[in-house]
Amino acid sequence: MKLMILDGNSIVNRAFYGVHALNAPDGTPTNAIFGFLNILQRMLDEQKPDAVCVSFDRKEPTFRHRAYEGYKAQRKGMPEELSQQMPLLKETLDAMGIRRYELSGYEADDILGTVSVKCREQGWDCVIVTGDKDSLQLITDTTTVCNVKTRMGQTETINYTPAVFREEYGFDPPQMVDLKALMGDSSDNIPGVPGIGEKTALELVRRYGTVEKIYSDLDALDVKDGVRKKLAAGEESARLSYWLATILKEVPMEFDPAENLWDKNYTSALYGLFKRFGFQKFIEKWGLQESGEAVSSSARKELPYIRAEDAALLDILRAVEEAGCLAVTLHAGRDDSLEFSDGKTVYGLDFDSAPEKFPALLAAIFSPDKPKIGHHVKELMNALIEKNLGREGFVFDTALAAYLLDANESDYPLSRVAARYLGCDTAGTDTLLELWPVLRRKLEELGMTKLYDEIELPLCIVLSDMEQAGFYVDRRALYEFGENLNGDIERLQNSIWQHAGHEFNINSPKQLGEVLFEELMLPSGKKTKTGWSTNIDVMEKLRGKHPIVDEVLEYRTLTKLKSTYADGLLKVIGEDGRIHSSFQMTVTATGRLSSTEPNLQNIPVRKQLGAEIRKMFVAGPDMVLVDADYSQIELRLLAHISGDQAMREAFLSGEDFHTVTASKVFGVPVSEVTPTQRSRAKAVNFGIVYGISAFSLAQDIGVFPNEAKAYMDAYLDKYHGVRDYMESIKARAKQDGYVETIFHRRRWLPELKSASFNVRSFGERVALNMPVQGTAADVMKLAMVNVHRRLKEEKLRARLILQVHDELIVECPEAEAQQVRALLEQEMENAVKLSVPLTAEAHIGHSWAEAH
DNA sequence: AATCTCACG
DNA sequence: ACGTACGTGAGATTA
Repeated sequence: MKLMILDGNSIVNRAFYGVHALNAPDGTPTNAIFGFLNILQRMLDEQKPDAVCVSFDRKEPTFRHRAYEGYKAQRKGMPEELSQQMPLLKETLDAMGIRRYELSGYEADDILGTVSVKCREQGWDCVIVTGDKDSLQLITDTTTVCNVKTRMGQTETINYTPAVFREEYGFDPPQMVDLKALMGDSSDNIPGVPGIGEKTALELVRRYGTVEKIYSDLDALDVKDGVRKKLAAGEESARLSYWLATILKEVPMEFDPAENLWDKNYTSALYGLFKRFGFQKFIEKWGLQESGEAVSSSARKELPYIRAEDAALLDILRAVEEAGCLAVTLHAGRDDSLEFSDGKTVYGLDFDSAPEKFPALLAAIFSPDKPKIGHHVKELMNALIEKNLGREGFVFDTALAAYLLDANESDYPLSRVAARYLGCDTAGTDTLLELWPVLRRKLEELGMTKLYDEIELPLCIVLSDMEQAGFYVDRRALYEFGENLNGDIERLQNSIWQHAGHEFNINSPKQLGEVLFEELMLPSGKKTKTGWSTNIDVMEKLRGKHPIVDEVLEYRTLTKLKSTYADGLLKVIGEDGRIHSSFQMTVTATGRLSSTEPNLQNIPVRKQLGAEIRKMFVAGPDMVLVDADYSQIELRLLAHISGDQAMREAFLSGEDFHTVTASKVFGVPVSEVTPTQRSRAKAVNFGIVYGISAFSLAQDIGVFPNEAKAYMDAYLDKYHGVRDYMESIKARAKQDGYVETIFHRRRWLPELKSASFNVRSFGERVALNMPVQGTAADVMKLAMVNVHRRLKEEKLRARLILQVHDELIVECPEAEAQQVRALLEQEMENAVKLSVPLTAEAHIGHSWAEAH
């Protein structure tokens, strides 16, 4: 039997902020009630509980308030529109025959905790439905937490079982209390340990388990001295926080799950209420008592789990040798467990000590000849490198496969992939072995096996190598650059304040807007959403109207350089003096890579001062950089994909493409194209790839829309194959529901079915753009795999260190530079054969600025 | 956590 | 008549 309890306040808050304004005929706001009922309905469908109830907070101070005055001191009152709806919601629940539990002196979380325990005592399972993460500590074998999120009107749920929790956090649910005790929680006014943030706290809990263990012998911890000091200073606060963060499970309340049976015993009052609210849809729908299909917790049998430490090593070795393919996972954290499975048994061992304890076993598992599958293989490879283990032999990555099958997901946690493709709600190492054939088959169906086997999967090791290599940075020069900005920033700040007549935070768009448009009465920048828009387009138009405008723009430039690039990059230089970015393979909808922590794909270059930063990205001692980039790869691909004859000839002619385009659009000989004409033609060229409108093109190049329209018409007349492509790809996308690259990378386009004009139009622009941008990404990835292979084959010390979409950077000994330059150009230009030449140019230099 | 702004291809 | 360019990530402010 299963009881579902909703965290009333949390869900109603989600509903209130997640649902657009909605009113009853008499004007009473009803959006929170509406949203709450939708979530309730959905959870009933998904969870199919036998019993249902709801917990609510009371406004009175709880015992924690009295014991510790900081606790929830800052908690804000509800907005008026929400508090009006609360009594009505409670009335609705009563009318539905759903019990409410409110208890003076305790938090709603304490009720949840107590109910979950009482359920367990009665042999019931319990599902807690909540919109926040506070109750995750309550998860047990019999208690799951269903986390509800609302995003753009869509409700998403994550069902946390102990396994799912562990996969995400890397420790067990009760340790959530330890985590909060260390990192604190500002929304609950839990102080935590000053100076310890989320990352450090996660690491500490993963490594040492509990606050108690951490403080039992602080000196023995393998942490930086700074962290040790903060921990020592914050011990009292940690212990207080531990207490504050612990949810009570034994509050004095009568509770019997059997009294909450869900029997849809609606009273007639419900009909009256819904009539009053104007909830006609609910009246109809609930009359039908329809229940949707949901992911069921299938009764799959769990494989036996064996700790390697507890078993006969020879038996495990034999199992590894006999296994056709192993699934391997490594959970986040340092001394976490490595798990592997042959499909019959799941084995776990302590990864940190494994190289000493089980060298032969690890050698067998990570032998190049032993086929393995993983989830996010590149990350796994990085962990393997640290332990000097082999990275060869990975034949499948379930996360990567799920990404190729649907690149629109925000992330690919194993639990969600398993739910989607297996219909199960478990997520362990053994799940990988079940997913593998299913995902493989789907890749085959979509024609993606080549893309997967020859580009994406081989790229894992290439990117792993790149991340390990990093980019050397002249830390001292970067520091000085940052320091030198301080003077100008202060000077500008003072001058801006002088013009305004008072001090204010220039970085605050809100305050700046007030100063510009209300105090200085500058012509109002039309754009508003939550106030005045002060972005660069608006500010550019104000240039010359007041001296403050130029100063604000310069101030923005300088503070951006200072905070994001000077200070930001200094923070992430490693002990080796190099910056190790992460390259994400499963993020973009088009197939591009992305770069994080830090993002090395948006280092300044367009403006003079910003480009200085690139002088500080340098080659290591006795090395040089070789930087190669594709010339107009996207336009060349547009020419190839559309098959436009004139465009192909333009590229084959070897003339400057933008100039040729200008000559066509403006009807002048190539030799007479003016710089303005060329730059406008260039804007049209780029705009076309993005599916631009005449309006936006006009905005961009500063002409009237009708003039911009004339350019576009002339362009599409001269390159009529492009016009045909634009029409046919849109039609095809509508028919198929997706678009794809020439390597069959696919992007689904649900937007095309939207009822909203804007969303549909967006879908059409994406349909135009994705095959071009995506194919460029495919080509570059293939080139990277080939370059990586050749550098190895030719036994060069050169190594790839960065990719910026159409640019590749290699670091190599000076003696290799010429060979590498030729190799890069050759592999990039010949990665794929097109109906237009693909050209790449490589340069050698000591800094990125010099080589680019 | 969401919003705004701005850095890149 | 709509609303106005594709793809990203990070820092600061605000709520």
